[in-house]
Amino acid sequence: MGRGKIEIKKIENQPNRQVTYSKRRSGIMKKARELTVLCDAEVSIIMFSSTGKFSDYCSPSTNTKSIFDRYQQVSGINLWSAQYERMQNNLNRLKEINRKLRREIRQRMGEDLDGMDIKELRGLEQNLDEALKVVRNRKYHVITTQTETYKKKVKNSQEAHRNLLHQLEMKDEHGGVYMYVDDDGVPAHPMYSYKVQPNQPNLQAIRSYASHHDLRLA
Amino acid sequence: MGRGKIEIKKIENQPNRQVTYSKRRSGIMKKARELTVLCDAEVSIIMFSSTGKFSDYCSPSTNTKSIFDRYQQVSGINLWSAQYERMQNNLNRLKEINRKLRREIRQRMGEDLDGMDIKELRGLEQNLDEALKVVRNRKYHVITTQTETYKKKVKNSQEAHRNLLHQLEMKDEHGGVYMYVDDDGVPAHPMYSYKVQPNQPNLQAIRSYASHHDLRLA
DNA sequence: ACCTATTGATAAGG
DNA sequence: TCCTTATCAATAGGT
Repeated sequence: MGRGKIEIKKIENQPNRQVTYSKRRSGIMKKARELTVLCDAEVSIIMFSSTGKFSDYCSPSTNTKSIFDRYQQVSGINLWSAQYERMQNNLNRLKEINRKLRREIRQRMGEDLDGMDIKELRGLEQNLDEALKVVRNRKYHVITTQTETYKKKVKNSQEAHRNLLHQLEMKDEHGGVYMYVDDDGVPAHPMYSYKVQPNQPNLQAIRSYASHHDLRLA
Repeated sequence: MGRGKIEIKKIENQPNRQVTYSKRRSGIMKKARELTVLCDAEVSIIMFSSTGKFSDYCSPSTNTKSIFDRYQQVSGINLWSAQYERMQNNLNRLKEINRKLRREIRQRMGEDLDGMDIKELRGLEQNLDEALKVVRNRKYHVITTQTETYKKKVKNSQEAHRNLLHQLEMKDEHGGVYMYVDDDGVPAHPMYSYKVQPNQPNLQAIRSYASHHDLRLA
């Protein structure tokens, strides 16, 4: 159709090809629109010109993804399913490992022992026994260390107190020496500054430990 | 075009619609083919009729997947990336849980205790202590049960042996009583049949327990 | 982008 | 689904 028919082969004249692409593209899009309406069909068209220009059409009743999904199902061809399947496998693998880890934790807590034979029970017993020793040692070590630290702090505190008293005596003797003092009444000079760690138990850590354990129930 | 123009609205007459779909579909496909050749373009068309019939066209120089991949890049629109992202998140979530589970197991084995404070250590110690008691009890229970079972089997064996001897005596006394005997020489009569459990340790189970523990290193 | 002669597509009917 | 054909639509080439 046009002023003379043309052979169906690549148009070598580039601007001409561009024009023809433009015209025919809109022609196809129009046809697609009409087909969609007339026949209640779902159509998806994607095209790239030789210069890389991109155009697409999709029936208003759906979207490109839906049509593509349907295409995959119907054609049976996997398109991106290679990647998808790999991820799915990975996921299942992780879930299985997770399950085993939870089971091991449960066994280490004395639950879920029904499936274990003597050999396994003996192994677990020894393992727990050794772990218990290590944990006990660690606990004593931490307690000792913390106690030492606390003792030192008390000592520092007492020393600071003595120094303070000494300063006051000096002041009384020489009749008035002014000193910078913080809001809390502690002298601001670095020599007398120290920090006392909160003595209250670390509630955040306890909560963290509890939720830690609850993982086996998740 | 045709014997009278038609309004662009859904054709209600179903067979008519089907015919029109068929004709126009082949029209579009032809146009797509021509466009591909004339303008050196890449075209992908996917369509479904109102009855669900599926057709597609793709430029011979490529394939549908390539065109859709390009479509994704150019349009920037996700397409299947929503699903992909969901899976990725799931994967990361599982990995994180896995990491925590492994850490808990390590702590229950007496490793990785540096980050734990006194309260946590005390909790872990008590938990291990209780678990150890349960496992010990379980072990003794299993040992006892197994020993009992073994005793019974030995008893059964002796009884069967006695019965066998008795039969032989009877045979000697009456001068020849024929009896069905299995390949292994045990009488086939159910009354004398019994099974002895393998006494060897369950190597498979031990290996399983070991690999079980190795999960924390995976 | 518009024009229009000409070819192409297709509605209706068999 | 295919054929026919009258009719309308698309478009090639020129402006």
